[in-house]
Amino acid sequence: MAADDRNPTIDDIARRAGVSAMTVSRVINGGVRVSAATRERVQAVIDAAGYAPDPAARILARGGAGRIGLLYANPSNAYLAEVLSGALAGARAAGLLLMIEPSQAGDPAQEAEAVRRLAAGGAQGLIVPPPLGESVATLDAIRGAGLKAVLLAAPPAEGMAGALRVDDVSAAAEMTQRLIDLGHRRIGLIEGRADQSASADRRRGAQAAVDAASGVELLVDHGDFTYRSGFEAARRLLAARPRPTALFAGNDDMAAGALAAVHAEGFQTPADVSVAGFDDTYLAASVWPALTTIRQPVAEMARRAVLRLASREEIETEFVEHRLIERESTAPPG
Amino acid sequence: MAADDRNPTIDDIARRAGVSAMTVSRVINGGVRVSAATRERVQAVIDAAGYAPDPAARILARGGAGRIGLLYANPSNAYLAEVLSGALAGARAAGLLLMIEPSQAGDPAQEAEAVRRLAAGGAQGLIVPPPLGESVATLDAIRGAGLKAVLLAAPPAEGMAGALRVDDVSAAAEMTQRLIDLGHRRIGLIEGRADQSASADRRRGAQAAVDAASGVELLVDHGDFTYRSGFEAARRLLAARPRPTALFAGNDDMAAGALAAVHAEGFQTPADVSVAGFDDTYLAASVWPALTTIRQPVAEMARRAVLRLASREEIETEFVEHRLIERESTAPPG
DNA sequence: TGCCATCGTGTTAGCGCTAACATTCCCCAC
DNA sequence: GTGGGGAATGTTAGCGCTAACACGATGGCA
Repeated sequence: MAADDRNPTIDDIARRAGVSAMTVSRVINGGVRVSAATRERVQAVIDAAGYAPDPAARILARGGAGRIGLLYANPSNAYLAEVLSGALAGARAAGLLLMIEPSQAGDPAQEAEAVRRLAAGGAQGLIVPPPLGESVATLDAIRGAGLKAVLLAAPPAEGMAGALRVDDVSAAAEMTQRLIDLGHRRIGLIEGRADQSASADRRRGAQAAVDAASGVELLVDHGDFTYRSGFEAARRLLAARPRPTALFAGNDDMAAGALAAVHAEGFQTPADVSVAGFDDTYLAASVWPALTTIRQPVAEMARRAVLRLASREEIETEFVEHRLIERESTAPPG
Repeated sequence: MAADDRNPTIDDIARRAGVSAMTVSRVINGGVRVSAATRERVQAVIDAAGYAPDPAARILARGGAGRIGLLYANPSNAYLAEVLSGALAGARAAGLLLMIEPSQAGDPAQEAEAVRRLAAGGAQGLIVPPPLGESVATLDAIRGAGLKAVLLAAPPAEGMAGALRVDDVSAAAEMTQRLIDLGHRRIGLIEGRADQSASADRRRGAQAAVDAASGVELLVDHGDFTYRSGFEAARRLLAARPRPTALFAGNDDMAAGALAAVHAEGFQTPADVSVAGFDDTYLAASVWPALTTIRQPVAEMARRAVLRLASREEIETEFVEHRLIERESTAPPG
């Protein structure tokens, strides 16, 4: 049951397959210039031995190439776990070493330092999750270090290797449309921070859906993506007369806060007021009633970002598919 | 501003300092058997060049030793970011390579697979954050693979290299005592899942504090560490007559749920009902009113776990210091 | 005074892998 | 046939670092 004394090396595989180590290496790395027969034989031995090449040795042999850095800020970010597993999966698939570095969104010096450390560690490419992708300090540091970076859930930026994001406008439109379809005619929107472009995009999407329907009104209030700001914005929106029957928040934290406000005002969700969020973070599913929200395939985005960096192809923004997750917090108006 | 074409290597440093690479290596690794004069000279060059040894090369040279694995489960776990940054800090300090592997708490086969992958990757030691440290599947897999592991926030287990945790009993007692000091005489406790030993420990601590005071009563209800279970348990507790004036939940998720329940019942926090949590996760600070809670130095625990693994010393349980964080959710009874 | 322990330092080899070049072999055009 | 060209495979060297040993210089003790 226990692992062998030592994990097999490429030489072990080569010996068992009756080829040279180089041929094994070629099979591992895509099998160019290897006959089909040899490739299959070697692959069979690899599978049988459960062999996996040592990333450290590969990196070294490639002259240090093959390291990609993952910045992470805002430990609050429920994205982290997903970004991490996606990035790890991508790194494993591409045979890259993932270097993880804590950053500190909001502190320019720290942000630059995090990028610098990654550069010093030999990273060639960076994955930049929100909110760092919209931070001037981080972007400047990346350009200064001459690194390639793929931004997650951010608009494209000068000098970056690309951005991967959902189409916030249509996702917000879709959610709003769903509320309209349920029969809601007065919808309160809790917008997020102005310094993140997703906020305005989501508002635009919601507005578009409302404009396309007739007899539907959108009430807009503002938050800053925190629970508390959602709580307060929801309170203000619920004071409007006639009262909105649905609240759509720019993220799940604010939606959770809105949920609390609805309860605090003596209403029930979803019987009296429906609440919808955005992001499908952990919070969305753990709160009660669980939130109807928009799911971004964060892990998949991170995985693709790594692969993109590995293949060195540059892209403009690429949109990835979102999905509307319907849970218990939305229903037709009472 | 940009990094040099290539990061400096140990040979560059050796040349500039006029010594051999080996001497530089010795300076980096603790400076045994190096004269003070040489050490200082080399160190100066290292600092000037901003040199950092390449972890991949070190690992390779050490014959593969120096890898430690970090398991993580339950992406919901707000610990993750903290565990991660602590573990990274420790790994950097000790010159180790941190291998991160997603696990899947609750699925024995997946849990075992995660451990196996780490073993296959050459990990010698493992960091096991909650709730994996109390999972039979994970612990068995670790023993089966012959790995050393340090458990975080878990009781010590047979065959493990040690456990690092706060003293749940006294932390819970301290929080309870604080509520008593504020003047509360009926306190509702929302206990966590029975399969995690911390639940019982926290209850024992709370009970001890109540028993030591006179005229104080503890009402106990149960949850499973989720927001919703906290919400429901709080509802039940608030229905008791006379009504408890303070609720103490076994973790922050349940405390956040309790907060919502208090609002839903038409009470104010902390004016009518105080609420306290445990763990000081992101949620605790973002909810409103912000939760009084117990902070575990999670990052520090992870850092120490890595160092412990590096030094190969085995320990029994070691308790780390907790801290009571007083925020807005507690006050004297109205 | 000589011998060995000890200290500070250098030398050699090799970790597991891959780039770059070398070799072998086969097939086809002439 | 025979030489040239390519495809499949092997050989060599080296990535950056450290274990293990080698070596000269001290110094303490008989």
